[in-house]
Amino acid sequence: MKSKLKALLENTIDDCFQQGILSKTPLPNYVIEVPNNPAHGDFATNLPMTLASSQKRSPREIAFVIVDHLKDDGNLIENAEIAGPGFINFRIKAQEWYRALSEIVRLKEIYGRNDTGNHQKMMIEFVSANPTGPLHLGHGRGAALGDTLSRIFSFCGYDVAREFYINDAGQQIKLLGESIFSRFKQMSDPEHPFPQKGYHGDYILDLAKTISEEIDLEAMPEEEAIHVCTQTGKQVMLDEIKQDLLRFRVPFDVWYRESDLYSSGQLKDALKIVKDREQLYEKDGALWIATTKFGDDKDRVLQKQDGQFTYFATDMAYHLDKKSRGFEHVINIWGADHHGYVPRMQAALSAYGFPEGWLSVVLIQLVKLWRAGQEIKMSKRAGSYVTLQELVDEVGVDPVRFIFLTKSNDSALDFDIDLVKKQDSENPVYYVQYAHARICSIFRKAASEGISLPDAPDGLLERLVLDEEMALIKRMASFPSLLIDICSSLEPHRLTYYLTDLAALFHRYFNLGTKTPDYRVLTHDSALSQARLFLVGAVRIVIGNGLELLGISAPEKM
RNA sequence: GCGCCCGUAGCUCAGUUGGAUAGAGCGCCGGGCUUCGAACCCGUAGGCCGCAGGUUCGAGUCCUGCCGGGCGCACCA
Repeated sequence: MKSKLKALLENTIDDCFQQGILSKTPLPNYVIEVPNNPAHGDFATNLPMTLASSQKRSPREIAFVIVDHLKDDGNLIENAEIAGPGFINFRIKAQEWYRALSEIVRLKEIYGRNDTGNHQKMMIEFVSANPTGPLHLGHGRGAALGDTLSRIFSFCGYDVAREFYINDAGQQIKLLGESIFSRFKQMSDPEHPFPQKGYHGDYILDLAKTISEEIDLEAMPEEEAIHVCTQTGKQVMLDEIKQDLLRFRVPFDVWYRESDLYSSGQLKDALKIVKDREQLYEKDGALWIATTKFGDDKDRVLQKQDGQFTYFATDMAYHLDKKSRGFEHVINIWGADHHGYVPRMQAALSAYGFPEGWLSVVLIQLVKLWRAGQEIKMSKRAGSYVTLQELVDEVGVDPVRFIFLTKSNDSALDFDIDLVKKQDSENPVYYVQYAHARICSIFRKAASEGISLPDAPDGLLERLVLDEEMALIKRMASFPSLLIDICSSLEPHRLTYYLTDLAALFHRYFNLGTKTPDYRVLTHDSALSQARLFLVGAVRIVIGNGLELLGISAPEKM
């Protein structure tokens, strides 16, 4: 609906340009929005105000011109009013709303899908946790966000690849092997030293036991034994991470190994390219890249004095590889503790001549876990943390995902596990799911009474005249444009609020019928019942589609 | 010291990219089920949108400076 109105408006402006009624200028940034106050119509635009300065005329004057020349061939608009300092408020014809409603039912599970992305190839890289321990809550937040963004982008016509970058080449992974090996040694010698910054979690001991049961670590040289611990530990952890993510309904298309960048020679190629662009230099026996030329606050080391490459070097090579695989836009979802890393990476990509905006980084703020009024500090090394899997077992996938997706990624999230458990039936996710289940129940009732959906709703939908019914239709009609907005703002939490709103409108509507039988969906008037069934059927579709995009189930019964 | 994020109702958080009268959930108080699901609905109370300036037709939203909280400032990953 909004896009129809937008096209109509821009046609009108074009026409005014052609006829010389308005002087021809580039179209400014303006908005078409659903006003907070219903008295201001179905849609409002500030277009006249944004045109005022370039036209050198008053906003209201421009508004009059636009309204006088509206090219409403499709008969979309009931009326257009000029209001306030220069808004135009539009009221849409009821017939258009009914048409929008039948579209929803016609399209069903693809309602809201669109081709905004035009098959643009994009990648979302997320989670990318070191395989040195189980996933914790922070990873879960990133997983939920990345997964839902992927779903929404796909739905909006982008060709999305989901990728997990495995940091399996550095110090951390070596430390994992040493930690496991040390735990193994401690089984016979409790005095055996434990690595200074080793991983203390119980899972390390479990790994030591499992590995030593299958392989005789004692029989091999220490170095080799540690290598075995490293390789096996890494693989086991990675398998566990994959399992946890699948249980959290988060699939990936590609698991990309940092170590492959070394073995494939891509790291060296990447360095050569940046060298050819004359952005490399040597200093103090190390190899540097001049990121300061591109906005970083200091230059960065790629190869250390000891000849080892830095993590930054492989990460650069990795992004070069993303580009060479043909991705036109890449989104990385990172923990906010990496924010200082963003300018560095952007600068490095500029040094390669990547176009600005090729990489978007979404930073997620910290998740803090509270239990019994105490903050539980999470540290893999200290071993005192609650895993994602434990939380999901305790609370359930649906509520956990919903809570993660309800907060803007810019705000730190306090996850009070007692509160979430205590309120489990009050979690907003159940409110939305309940609306879905309730509608399913109405359909069961209708079926038992022999009332079914009409094949063609023509002539029936005019029976929908209540404010509550029109409010539902209007809200549902904004679903597609909401999804498009989410793609540009990268803020999927807006979808959870939208669904809560829509569910509220439905529950209110439903409750009309508890007082007045004439307002029930199923009444003695069979045509009216069919029309209302059609309406709530559409609500079920939109809620179902929305929940699907959030990776949350839409139950028929609860 | 420098950089990023946050500060909105008692609590947890939204706020349609600068719009018209700032919202929701929880909590408090009071109402609503003999036929479509009460995991619901309706109503009351509760706000110097951290503070002070600025930008303009218009600021919770943008800019500057403070205050408070979180997170970063590696030849770690």
